Amino acid sequence: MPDAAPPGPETAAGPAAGQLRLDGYLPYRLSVASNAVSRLIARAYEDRFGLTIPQWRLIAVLGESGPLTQRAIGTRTVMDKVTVSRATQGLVKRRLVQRAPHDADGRSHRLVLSQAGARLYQEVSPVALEYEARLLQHFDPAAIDSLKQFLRHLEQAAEALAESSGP
Amino acid sequence: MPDAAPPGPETAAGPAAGQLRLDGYLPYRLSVASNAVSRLIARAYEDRFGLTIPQWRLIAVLGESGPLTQRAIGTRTVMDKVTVSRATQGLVKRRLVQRAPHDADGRSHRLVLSQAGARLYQEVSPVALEYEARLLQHFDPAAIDSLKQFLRHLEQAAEALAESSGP
DNA sequence: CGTAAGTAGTTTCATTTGAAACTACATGGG
DNA sequence: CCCATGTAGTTTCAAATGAAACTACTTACG
Repeated sequence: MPDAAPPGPETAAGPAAGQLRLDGYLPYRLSVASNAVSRLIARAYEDRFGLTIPQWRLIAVLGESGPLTQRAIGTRTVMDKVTVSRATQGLVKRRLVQRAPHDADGRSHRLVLSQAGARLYQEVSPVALEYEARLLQHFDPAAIDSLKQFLRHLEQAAEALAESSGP
Repeated sequence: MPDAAPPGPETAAGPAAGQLRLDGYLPYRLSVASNAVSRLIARAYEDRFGLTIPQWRLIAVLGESGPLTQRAIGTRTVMDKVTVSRATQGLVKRRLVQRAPHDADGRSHRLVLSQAGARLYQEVSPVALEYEARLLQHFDPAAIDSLKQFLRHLEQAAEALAESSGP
C-alpha cells in the first residue's frame, strides 16, 4: 500500500481540467461494467456448454426467430459478418446448426438449429436467465427497465454520432 | 402443433423457452451499447490525439491524481498490468509521461505526466467531456446519475459472482 | 544475514478481432 | 444476352488482448 501518491488532485496538471473525473465518466463506467459482465458470462457459457459469446448469440437468435441467413443474424445481433461466419462454422461442425440452401439466392443459406441445437437452446436459456436474475437481484424492476431503455438509446446516440462525424 | 407455421417465433425450438429474448437480455444490451460507445470514443481519440483508450485512461488518471505506480494505475482504471505496461511504453516513447524511480521500491517507478503530457491532458479533457455530453444530450440528469450508479453496482455484482463460482 | 516466498513490471505466446481483399452469385442497364 | 456493379459469405492479415512465464527486486522468517 505505500504506492499511493499524497492525495492532492493537482500534482502535475493543475486543478482538474473542466471537471473530468474518470471514475464518473460514462464511457469508462460502461466499458468497465460491460467487461465485467462479459467476462462472467463468457466463462459460464464456455465452461458449461463450450460456447463462445457469438455462438451463443447465434443460437439464441435462431431459437427465438427460426431460420435466418447469416446476414440477418449479423443485423439482429449487431455482430460483424466475419464473427457470424466463424461462429457458424463452429456450430455447424458441432452439428448444432444446419445450413439449408436458400432457394431464392445461391450465395446465401438459411441457418437452422438442428435437433441437438434446439435442445441446447432449451438448456442454455434458463441458465442465461438465471445469470441475469442474479446480476440484477438487488435492483428494482422499474430501474432495470429504464436501464435497458437507456442502453438502447445510448447505442443509437453513439451510432448517430459516429455517422455524423465519420465514414 | 399443426405443421403450417410460417412466420411464428417458434420454428425450431418451440415457444420461447422461459421468456428469454436476446433483445432485452441485459448482458447483450450492455455489450452492444458499450461496443458502440467504445468504437466512437476510440476513433475520436485515435484520430485527434493518437491515443489508444488505455493510453487515454492512463493520462486521465495521472492528470487527476498525480504520480502513480503502474500497479496503482491498473487498480484504479481496472486495466490489466500488461495493458498498463504497454500503454506506458507508448506514452514514454512520445515523451508524454516520465518515469521517476520509486525510492521505496526498486521494482517500481512513479509515472508522471511531462509538461507535454499535462498539456495534452488539458486538451483532451474537454473533448472527452463534450463527447459524453453529446451522448447524453437527450437524457435527464437524474437518470444519468442513476445509470452510472447502476453500472457501478452491476460491475460489483459481476465480480462477486465471478469470485463465488470461480477461482 | 540468507534463503524462501511474494510482488512490480516485461516478454512471450496463443487467441480474438475486424478491415480489406477475395470468391461466388445476383441484378439492372445497355 | 452480356457486362458493370452490387451483395453474401470466406479468407487473410495485422492489431489488440490477456494468461503464463520470466526478471528483478523485496520481505518475512529461521
